[in-house]
Amino acid sequence: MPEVLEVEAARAVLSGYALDREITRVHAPDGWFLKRGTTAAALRHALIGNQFTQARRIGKQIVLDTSDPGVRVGVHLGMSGRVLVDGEEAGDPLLHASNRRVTKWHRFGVYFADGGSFMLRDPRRLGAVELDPDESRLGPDVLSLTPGQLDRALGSRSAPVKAVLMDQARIAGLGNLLTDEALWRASIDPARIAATIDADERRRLHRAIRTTVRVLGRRGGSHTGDMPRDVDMACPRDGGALQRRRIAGRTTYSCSVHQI
DNA sequence: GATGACCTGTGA
DNA sequence: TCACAGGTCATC
Repeated sequence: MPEVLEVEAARAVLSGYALDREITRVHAPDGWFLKRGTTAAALRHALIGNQFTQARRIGKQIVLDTSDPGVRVGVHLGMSGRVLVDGEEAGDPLLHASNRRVTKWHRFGVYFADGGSFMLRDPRRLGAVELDPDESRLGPDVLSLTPGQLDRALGSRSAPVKAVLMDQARIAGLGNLLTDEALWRASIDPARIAATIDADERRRLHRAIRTTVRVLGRRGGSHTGDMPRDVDMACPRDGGALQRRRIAGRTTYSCSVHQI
């Protein structure tokens, strides 16, 4: 499950139920799913006999610390990943991904000495697991984004504001749906060049991002926004036509009237 | 920075 | 059969 809200829900489940339990077995049947040189053997060596001690998150990247100070595990959910602990899954079902319980979609996981388990289920295999992930390549987390951080992220870049907001090295956590919703709430056209967003609009955008993650987080996920992702619907704010474009490589919805 | 690639499932 | 999907990466 992709955007920061779903990843945070997964992190919370790991934090609540997967810590301080001795790991006895590692399930890593898919070598392709392991990234940056990580192997199943290395994971077994690093994890068996240890415990997860903390479940952290930077943007969409989950980092599991372990009882071995030198061992961290990076977990990414990709487009369709979900976390299951003791067979239970967190958060709302994914809209555009299968939520069937299919064991062969378990791309990674561990079994605990008490008989329970943590599994990462990912039908599309676009998620990833790696040892000792590089956390420095991610920008400030969107859930605690300050006005100054947003201002520095936008800078004087000549890219569309949507592309900048989704660049994980600049701000970590915003994905396609949250970005569209925040820009809709801020009345800013996603195609606007970042450098042209003035100070007033930056303040508005910062507020909109904060409101978007708070409200949609409370509602239960990235797809609970107020802007319909449907060109046959009218903008709920002003009745204007919603348009669908491709910006920053992603399907983008916006209101043709009030997003300028 | 836009594009295609990665991979697999779903629904029209 | 096709288009589409909440992400990321390499490559012009």
